[in-house]
Amino acid sequence: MKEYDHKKIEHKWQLEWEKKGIYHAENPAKDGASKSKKPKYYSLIEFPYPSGDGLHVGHPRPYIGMDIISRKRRMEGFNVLYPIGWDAFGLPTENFAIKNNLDPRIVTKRNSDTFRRQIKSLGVSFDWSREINTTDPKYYKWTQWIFLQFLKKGLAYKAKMAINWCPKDKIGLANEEVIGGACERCGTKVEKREKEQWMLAITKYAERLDKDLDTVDYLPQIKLAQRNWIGKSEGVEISFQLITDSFQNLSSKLKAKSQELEAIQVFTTRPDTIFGTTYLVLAPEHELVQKLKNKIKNWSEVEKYIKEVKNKTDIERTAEDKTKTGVELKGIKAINPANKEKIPIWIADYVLPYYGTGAIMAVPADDARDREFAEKFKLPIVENYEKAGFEDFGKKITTFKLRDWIFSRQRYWGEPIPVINCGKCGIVPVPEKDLPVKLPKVKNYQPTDSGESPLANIKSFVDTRCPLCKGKAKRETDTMPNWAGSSWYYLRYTDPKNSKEFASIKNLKYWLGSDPAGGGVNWYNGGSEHITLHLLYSRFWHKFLFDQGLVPTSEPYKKRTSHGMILGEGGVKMSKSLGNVINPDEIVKTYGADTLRVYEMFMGPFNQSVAWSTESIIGARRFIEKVWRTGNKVVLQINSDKKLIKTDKKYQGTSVSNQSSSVNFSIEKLLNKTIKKVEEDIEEMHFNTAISSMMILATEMEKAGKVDTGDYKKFLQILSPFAPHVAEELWNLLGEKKSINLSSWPKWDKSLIQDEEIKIAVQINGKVRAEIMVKTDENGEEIKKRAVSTEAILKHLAGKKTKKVIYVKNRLINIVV
RNA sequence: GCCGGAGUGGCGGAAUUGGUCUACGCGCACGACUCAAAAUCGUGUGGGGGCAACCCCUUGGGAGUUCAAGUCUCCCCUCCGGCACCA
Repeated sequence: MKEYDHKKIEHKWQLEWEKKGIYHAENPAKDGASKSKKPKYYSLIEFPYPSGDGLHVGHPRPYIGMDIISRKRRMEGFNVLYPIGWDAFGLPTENFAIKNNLDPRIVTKRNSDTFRRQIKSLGVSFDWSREINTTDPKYYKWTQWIFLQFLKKGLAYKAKMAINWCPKDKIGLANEEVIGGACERCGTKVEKREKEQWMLAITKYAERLDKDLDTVDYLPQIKLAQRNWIGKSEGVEISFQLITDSFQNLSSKLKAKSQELEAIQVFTTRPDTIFGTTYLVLAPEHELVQKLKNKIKNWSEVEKYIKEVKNKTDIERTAEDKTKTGVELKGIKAINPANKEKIPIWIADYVLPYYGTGAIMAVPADDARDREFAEKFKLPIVENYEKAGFEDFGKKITTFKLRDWIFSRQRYWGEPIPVINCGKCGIVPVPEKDLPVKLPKVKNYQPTDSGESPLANIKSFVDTRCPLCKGKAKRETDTMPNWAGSSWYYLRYTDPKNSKEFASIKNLKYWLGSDPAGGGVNWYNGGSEHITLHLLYSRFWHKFLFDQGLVPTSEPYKKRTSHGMILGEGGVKMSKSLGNVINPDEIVKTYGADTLRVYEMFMGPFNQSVAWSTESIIGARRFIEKVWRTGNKVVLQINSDKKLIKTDKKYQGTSVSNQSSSVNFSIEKLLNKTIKKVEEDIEEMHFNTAISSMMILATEMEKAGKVDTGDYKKFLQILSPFAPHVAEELWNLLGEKKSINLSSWPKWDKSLIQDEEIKIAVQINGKVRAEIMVKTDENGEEIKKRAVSTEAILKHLAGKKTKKVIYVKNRLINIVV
């Protein structure tokens, strides 16, 4: 028997598959696939960020999972699109480039080359002919183009926003680069700084992003996460009239309009509690605070507080266990519209500026935070008050927690925002014919000390002509966030080489479907850490493109699932700093890709995080070797059967198979059950239990001595999505000429999966006391009678009165005494 | 803090969704094969008690519903993910 040598098998088949292009999705335009009978199937994974550390064993988990589904779909007769690319813009590459004074293009190329080699060594059935890279100007041309469509429709705009600023390094920092309020590089305390930023008006789509979740097949917790993130709430906006303190004691007739100040709009989901409102709280950033500067008597105190708050994060501000802080705005009061009482106005950081109207009515009797605040600052608390009607004092509105998307980065390694600032004409989009606005090569990738992108230092880039008036103008130097390229990449895969459009509508209609309400990528799997931001951003872009008639469906993804992370040994996160990162190269070398694939799918439930264990890999390897041994036996059998036929024609196909027919019958039954189980488990992503059932089958087949060739082949077929190399090799050794990938998924026989006899438990008061065999179609009353007269049961029943007997079909009998 | 997920043997996990807890795998122990080892195969393996038949206990902790709870309800503890400029 040949030794199982993964090194010989795996590389050979990977080359063969690539040569034959069997994983290439048929292109509807060129290959006429839209006319062919094959239905399409689009399965998608989140394309990786090619980091400098290379692949670690966590990366392939989703690729293998979706690979299993894609391979099964091909065997089921679908034209499958299973693509991959690189989401390559971003901070780590840029920081690496700064540190080592390297061009990020070179870093990106190097990293993605490594990733590609590593992923290919795992035998994942990606269609590499459609590989994309977000940093490729041919790709980001269209990212920029889409941005211009947002701009055209008024959904991209500029606004002053706070950024993290390190006063020592004089650069803007990402949230991630701020560790405990200090700069990650130098440890200096980080400040907030106001800067003009490009924004995308995702809030305009909030309603639809929420509502259309009803139309898609996402896991329930994913839908919930999206809903919570959007944070739809229905409430009432109530107007509180402001007055200055000095008029407090004047008679009502003197309250002329001139004495009244502006009104504060307050959003509340509990307008019925308005009679319990004893003060108002504004976010310190509320615009009215600055407007009322002259009327506020304790301005210096107020100003000091605003400054303090500026550098706190939202989490710090809203944590409920945190001591409440705040300052009263002295000199002004508000009038409670319900009872006309004058109530004080405070600013406090537990009110956030962008949620609701940035102002709340405080009801200390009913709200824990308000109560804590009132108790601390000795504000009145009205315990029993009259409840108002829902809309008695304001108008009903719907608000969302969702905020508009800050789209600018003052960084080099991102897509340049394609606009030109002209002194005369204002903001002018770069004409489409001039796209892409390419990133120029620079000497220094360090952000400028003015808080602008490194691009601002490049005169040849910045200085340009206005496309409208042809006068001198300056290019925008901000770049886009990493999320931009990943918001539409799945569209590009349908038509990756198109130079005229981001993708042709024909290809989009083929791969996403032409039904606006029910189409999209068939199945998208990704990390649970992406179920709010990335998923929401790409839904937003997709809906916008749908409104422009540029994509055929209103949702990008029909179905979305999540996988869990692979943690290091002992359940801690794998990280470079902990030194517990496992490189798949080592595993592939020692055990083979098939073993790694089986192990990763077997180690735990796909949707949960699970700890790596190098010690346990051997189990997957042993399973594959067992399959290999049985396979080789089947090959030998075929050869000896052939000889037998040759030497003596009288014995054609008789004695050998008759001897073991009863064994083969039970194997056949088990096989059929296993096909059903594997088929169903794959659809639920229960890869671990699918493998466990195949392990049982493999063990039984080996024990059986002789296995029917047809049965064994079916087993190879259901194994092939998990361990494609060894399955293909054995398939080939068994004389099959066509790839196992192109064979049809085996059918299981209903009549072969039912047992006539089954063991059920007999319980007394819920405790198992005996087991009896019953026929599956046996009458319930008969079984009960038999159970009660079983010896072991009689012993327990002695001297007790039976109250009732419960029979659960094919499960158990419970005798209540 | 808020939102989501999870907690079952020495370890990873399984359990037809309320119906025989611990399938499958790792590890460990013993046995077969071998001069020996490895590999492989076989047997055993939640805890406690008993010579044994067998009996108690056990799914993070506590209460409850039910003939029956890992699964449902309430309270509490621990770990993981997200919290808007990491990807």
